[in-house]
Amino acid sequence: MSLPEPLPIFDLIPDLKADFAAAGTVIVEAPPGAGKSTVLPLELLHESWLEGQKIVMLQPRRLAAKAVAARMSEVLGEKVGETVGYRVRFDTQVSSKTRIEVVTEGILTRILQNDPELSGVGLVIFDEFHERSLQADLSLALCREVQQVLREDLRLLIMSATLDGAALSRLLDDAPVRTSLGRSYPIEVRYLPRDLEGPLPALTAGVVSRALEEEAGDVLVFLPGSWEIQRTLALLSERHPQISLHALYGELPQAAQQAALLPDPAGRRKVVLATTIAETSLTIVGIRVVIDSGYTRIARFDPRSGLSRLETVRITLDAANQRAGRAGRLGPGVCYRMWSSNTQNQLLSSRLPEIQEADLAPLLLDLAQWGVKNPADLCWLTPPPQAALKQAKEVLENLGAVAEGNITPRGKALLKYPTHPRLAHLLLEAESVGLGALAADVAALLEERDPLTREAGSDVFLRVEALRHWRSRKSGGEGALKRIERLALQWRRLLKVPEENRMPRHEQVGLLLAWAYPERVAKLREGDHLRYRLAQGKGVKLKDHDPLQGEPWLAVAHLDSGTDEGRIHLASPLNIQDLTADFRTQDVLQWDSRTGTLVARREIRYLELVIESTRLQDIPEDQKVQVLCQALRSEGLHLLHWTEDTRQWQARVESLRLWRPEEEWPDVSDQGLLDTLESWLGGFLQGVRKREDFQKLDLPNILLGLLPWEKLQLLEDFAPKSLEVPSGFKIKVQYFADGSTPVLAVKLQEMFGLLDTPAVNAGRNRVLLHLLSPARRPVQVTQDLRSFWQNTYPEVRKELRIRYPKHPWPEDPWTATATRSVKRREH
DNA sequence: CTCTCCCT
Repeated sequence: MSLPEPLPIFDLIPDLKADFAAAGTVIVEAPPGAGKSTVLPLELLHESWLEGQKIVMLQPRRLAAKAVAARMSEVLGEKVGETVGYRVRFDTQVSSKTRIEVVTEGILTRILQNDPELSGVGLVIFDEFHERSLQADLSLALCREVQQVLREDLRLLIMSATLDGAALSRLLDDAPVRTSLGRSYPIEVRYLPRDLEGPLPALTAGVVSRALEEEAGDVLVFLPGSWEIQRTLALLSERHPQISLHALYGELPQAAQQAALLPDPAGRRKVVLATTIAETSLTIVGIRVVIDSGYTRIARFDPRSGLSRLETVRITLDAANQRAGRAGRLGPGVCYRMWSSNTQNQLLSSRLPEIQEADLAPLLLDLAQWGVKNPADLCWLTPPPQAALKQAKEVLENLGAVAEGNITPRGKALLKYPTHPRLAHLLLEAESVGLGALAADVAALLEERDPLTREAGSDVFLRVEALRHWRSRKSGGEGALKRIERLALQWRRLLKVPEENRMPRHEQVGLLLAWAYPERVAKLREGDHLRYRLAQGKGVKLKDHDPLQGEPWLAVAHLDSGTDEGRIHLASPLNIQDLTADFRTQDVLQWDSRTGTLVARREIRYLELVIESTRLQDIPEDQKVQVLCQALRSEGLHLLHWTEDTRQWQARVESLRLWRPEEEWPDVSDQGLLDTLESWLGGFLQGVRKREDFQKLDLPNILLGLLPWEKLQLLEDFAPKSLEVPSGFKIKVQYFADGSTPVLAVKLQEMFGLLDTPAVNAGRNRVLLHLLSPARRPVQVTQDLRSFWQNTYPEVRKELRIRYPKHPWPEDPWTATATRSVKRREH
């Protein structure tokens, strides 16, 4: 089907050619369908600056790479592999005549690593750059460096569908931007009057029914994942038995996916419920109506745990437009958006670049090989985040792939295996002990989509079994196992080992997994059969009824981190003794707060997991003080033997510290004491083994050590324990640690004859008098004794002399003799 | 309600 009018992309070709005559980097913005991927490489092929050099064009997907190469070859009237060829994993079609190579993103990184000068390449084209894949960002950063340092003549063309070319240009030294208009049919977008609430499947089924009534043609529905798709499908099949209903997502068998892509053979109307797979990767024939739920699932990498988690989130504007565009391939279309125009205004413009939320271990190894010690030295569009780089560095150091930022020989060896460094490590380790064939199968299984359903449980051994059965039967087919075998074959070739179909020992699989994911070795929790603890510390759980339940040790490969507790997806039983070489022995001195004792243990650990623990008789003295002080801090100072007297001593010193700041009294508040335990208490802890031993310490004497000798006398002078009153008795003063006014509680009659309120702190702080009745009931609280005698005493006297007639209640308290006793008998 | 998608 040829189109009557010329593709609009042709209009910008003269400008583009002029740009490239002068500049090294150009940006082209053109929406999908503009034809840029096919047209531009062919147009630029004969520019003089290319001088017979090659064009390398990047495509994010294998299928697209092959299709683009095929279309260009068709235009030239050639076969693929002549002027235009492609390189993708497992498949290369190029010849000595080839001038345009369409490659997938990982391939370019490999080309650059092998030949940083990119000899023979004059132009690198980045197609679909708006997708901002990790590999594309890395390749661009590397190409920019090549351009600056080694190859000033290297030209870069960045093609993007979204309209943020201006921002891109600023980051690329004001590279020229050329914009082309799209050429697609108009699409009528319909928003909901308001946002709906409730489960997505029911809402979606409602909108599908409405669309089937209002519009003609086949319908494509975007939902976040397989669960929503299956539920919606169930609802729709009841309501619309006459409609041809299809699910479309990556885990579905190939045949089911194929059926969803083609028109219904019986000519019925078709409704396809799809994930993001239908956004860019697969094109469905005959769609006129798109229904967009507005949600998608994304994997978020958590650098703290090194794990990722799936989250259901609102889609971004560019994805919404991409989805809507799927209705306009054949003619004018309709798109129902399951959100309001108000929400539309709040959508983010595009997803975060992958580099901001991905596992960066592979990237960091590539950079180390490139010779970059500090990733910040490269010129990034979006720099890789620090936290993820730190986690990646740890992973690579544990694998022995980098040391102090430099790639090691081991790291270089890992790069020979085009896969995640963890899996490359698995392959190499296994090969060295003669398990190469098994490693090839396991690494392939871990990299590809799971060939078994969830009902099978999570044991990787079952997958190895399935793969080996399938292979020994020499079955054909297009299924998941075939894809896995293609990968396993690549590993066997690299390792130079023959295929093997005997069943391995169960724990051999576990051991291989532990090599790839050492920090995910997991130990069964006591008294549980589903819950485990990972060697890195986190809790994880098997699915109910998983055949692996109750296994004492697991090597976990795939899991999601969840919010509190992770879920295990792929694992295998492990014989923990196989990891003996990685065990560490450590003596642990600990305060057991349950029994209140100091315990010394010798522990054998694998990372955070305790393999074996034995009690030690001898307690190492050097760490003991620290552990005991820590115990006091967590349990509190009350473990020590406090008496009323020691508490008062503390209050007296504290009062002076607050009243006399110029004298620098030590901080003996509870907090102050806790902060300095080691220095004042440390020397007295030799004999302490259990909680009761703290009580036996001579606290008053130990505390005295806190005061320098010259303060000892000052304490007695300024904050005396007691004060003498007119009766001749010494009465205890009550001090307070917060420095508030000390209290003197004394019988009223003992104070006869005294005019002024007694004071402490060299007369500066008057005490608060609690004047008591003969029965020690408080009669008056005052800091002004003179005023009491004058104003209050006459009233008080009237009442008290009736109640306590045997006691003296003189009219004139000033001249009366102070006493504790009853009236003297009158002669 | 246990898992979107892609790549060496």
